[in-house]
Amino acid sequence: MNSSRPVTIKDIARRFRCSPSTVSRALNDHPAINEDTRKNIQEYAKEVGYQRNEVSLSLLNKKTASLGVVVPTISNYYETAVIEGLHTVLQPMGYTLNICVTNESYLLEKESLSKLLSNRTEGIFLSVSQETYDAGYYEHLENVIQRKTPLIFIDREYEDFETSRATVDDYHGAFAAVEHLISIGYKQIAHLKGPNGLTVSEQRFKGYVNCLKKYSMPIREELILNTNFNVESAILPTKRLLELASPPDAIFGVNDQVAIGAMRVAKDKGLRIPQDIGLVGFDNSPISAYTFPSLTTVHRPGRKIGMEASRLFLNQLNGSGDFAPESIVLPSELVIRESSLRI
Amino acid sequence: MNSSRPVTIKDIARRFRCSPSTVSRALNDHPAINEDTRKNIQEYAKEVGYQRNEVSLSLLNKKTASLGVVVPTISNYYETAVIEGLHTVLQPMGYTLNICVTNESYLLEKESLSKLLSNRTEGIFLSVSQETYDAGYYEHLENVIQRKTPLIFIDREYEDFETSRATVDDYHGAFAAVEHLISIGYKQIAHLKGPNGLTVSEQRFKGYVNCLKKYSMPIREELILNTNFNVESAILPTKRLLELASPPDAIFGVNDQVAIGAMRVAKDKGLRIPQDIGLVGFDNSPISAYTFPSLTTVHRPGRKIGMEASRLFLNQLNGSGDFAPESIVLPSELVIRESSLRI
DNA sequence: ATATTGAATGCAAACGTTTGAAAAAATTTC
DNA sequence: GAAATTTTTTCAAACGTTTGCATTCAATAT
Repeated sequence: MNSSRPVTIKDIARRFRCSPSTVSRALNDHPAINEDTRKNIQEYAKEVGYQRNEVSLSLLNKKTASLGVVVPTISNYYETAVIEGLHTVLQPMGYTLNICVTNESYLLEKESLSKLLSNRTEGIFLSVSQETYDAGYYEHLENVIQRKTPLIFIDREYEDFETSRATVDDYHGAFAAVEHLISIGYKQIAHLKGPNGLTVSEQRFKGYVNCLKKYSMPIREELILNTNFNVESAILPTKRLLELASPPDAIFGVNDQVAIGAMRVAKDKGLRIPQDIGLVGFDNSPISAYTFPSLTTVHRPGRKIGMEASRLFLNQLNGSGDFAPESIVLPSELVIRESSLRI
Repeated sequence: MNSSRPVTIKDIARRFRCSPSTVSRALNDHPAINEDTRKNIQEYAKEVGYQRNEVSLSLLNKKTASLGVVVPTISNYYETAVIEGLHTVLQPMGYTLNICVTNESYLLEKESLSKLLSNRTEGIFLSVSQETYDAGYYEHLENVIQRKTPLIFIDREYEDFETSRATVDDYHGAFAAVEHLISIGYKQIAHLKGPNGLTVSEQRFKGYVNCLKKYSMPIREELILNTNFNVESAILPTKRLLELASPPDAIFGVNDQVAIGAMRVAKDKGLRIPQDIGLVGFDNSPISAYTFPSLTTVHRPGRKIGMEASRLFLNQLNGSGDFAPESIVLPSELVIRESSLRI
């Protein structure tokens, strides 16, 4: 029945009446092996479809060549871009990526990390879940660090952890976005904020607030509403904004999805963009260039983040004992399009 | 230096001057272990952060609890939805997903599969790359099948392989989309086709053609242009369509991205949607509901596909020897929105 | 006092591979 | 033809865990 049991080195050894060591060496082109033996064994191995059992090698060498990627979600453009970046650098090096999705849950994050450690993953890229962040949990991370498994934070980070991290400069991106709106002449700028507590949300929020302050513009509480990063979550808040007695003349969305939701609501109300209301998003997702009007946004280099994070990991891995964590902050860049270009 | 070597059962055994077997049994709550010994060992294990080495267990039990997911890309909404579906079912069962991205390359696909087999992955979900499909390669798959590693095709499939598969009924979805356009009264329906050779492209194309035939409408070659699934790739073809002497009055895009690209071009030309030109996409991606006008599209149940594929895998795994491959075809569903509702 | 039972623990093999050291076989040298 | 050398092969241990069977030791029954 189980005729499909993978062929092992022992099987081949039996076939050639030699020892497993010989087979192993033959397959690995060890010089001390007779040319004929080598050729015969290699031919036979190919014929029967022998494939090295990497599990046993992992055990022997304590190297698994697998890395963990723990993220809250994979359904946004940005996250997948990051994963692609990781992939681009690490797949060619022979690493396998184990993707774990936490759905913003602390428990899942904890379990994922524990599983990865048990599987002797050689490094972990982590974007902490919202729940973890809100509650300020960190014990599950201590575990990883104690093991000296390289841990790289992506985007969402803990300030006080001795680990490397790769983040985008959300603050200045947001600042630039709002400054741009002001320079165009918009006076009442609303912000559709991300979920409270997340670095990403808070940094962009801070950029928004500080920019308004810099230009001595009032910060109106009622112009700041929460969203959940996705399109739908922008609909109601935007409606509320536009129904205000003194509605905003521009909206800065925490990301493109939210800005696109706002765009839709504004258009439904018959407002012209950018004449009646200006719009700016964040992410520079592919779609943002093709909405009508096209969306002014802040480019967020997801692929690059993934590639930089890979670099940080490799540095830590090859670092000689006295490892010093690095922080990479990639600049974000304002991309001006039609949705804010009131003339 | 390597004070971080993970604690093993042997370490604990040494500490308690007992045998590894005792420790193993104590940790696994084996009944034949003295209550005190058990408690002491468990406490100590927790204290020093012992974590079972799953690699050694994998070797011993020939079970790795890891699955391969091989896909051409992860930067589309649909693909990530599928992965989420797989995750939803399989993560709770203790499986780890190894995601491999092939970038539509045969070589990468082949290497990925080989790697997964070497790692003794217990099952593989595969959406074959375009290159593989075009060239009709299949030897790399024979290998998987010979190993009796469950192989589940997702969407892109080989007709003549004895494996389970989960696909969406692209043909009828496309048919319904075009039929809808016809019923509204559109006469010259163009199609922005996907890359040649891919099942997905061809099925939708066939739906388009056959529907036109059914209603005795002419099939105009010049109204069928290729795209690459992404927004940008729709821009030029759409321009060409709209510059024709007798331009189309509706466009059926192979997916939402392409339809949104077309929408943009049409609007730039000052055309009103749906009055001057009707638009239909495919996928029902989240954004499609919030474009302006909102996009009529065909819902493609990615999450469900992932979940069904998981089920197929589990069936095959638990199947008693005489395994019969299953084909699941999920219906796609027309979602009528503004972009086609000319009155 | 001896046999019997029961509880608790240890032994050894197994999973598949690699590798330093030892052994065996083949070849060369004198 | 024996010694020396070189080439080729085997041995045994290791990686960390589990598990059937054997062993030990103490308590109980005869």
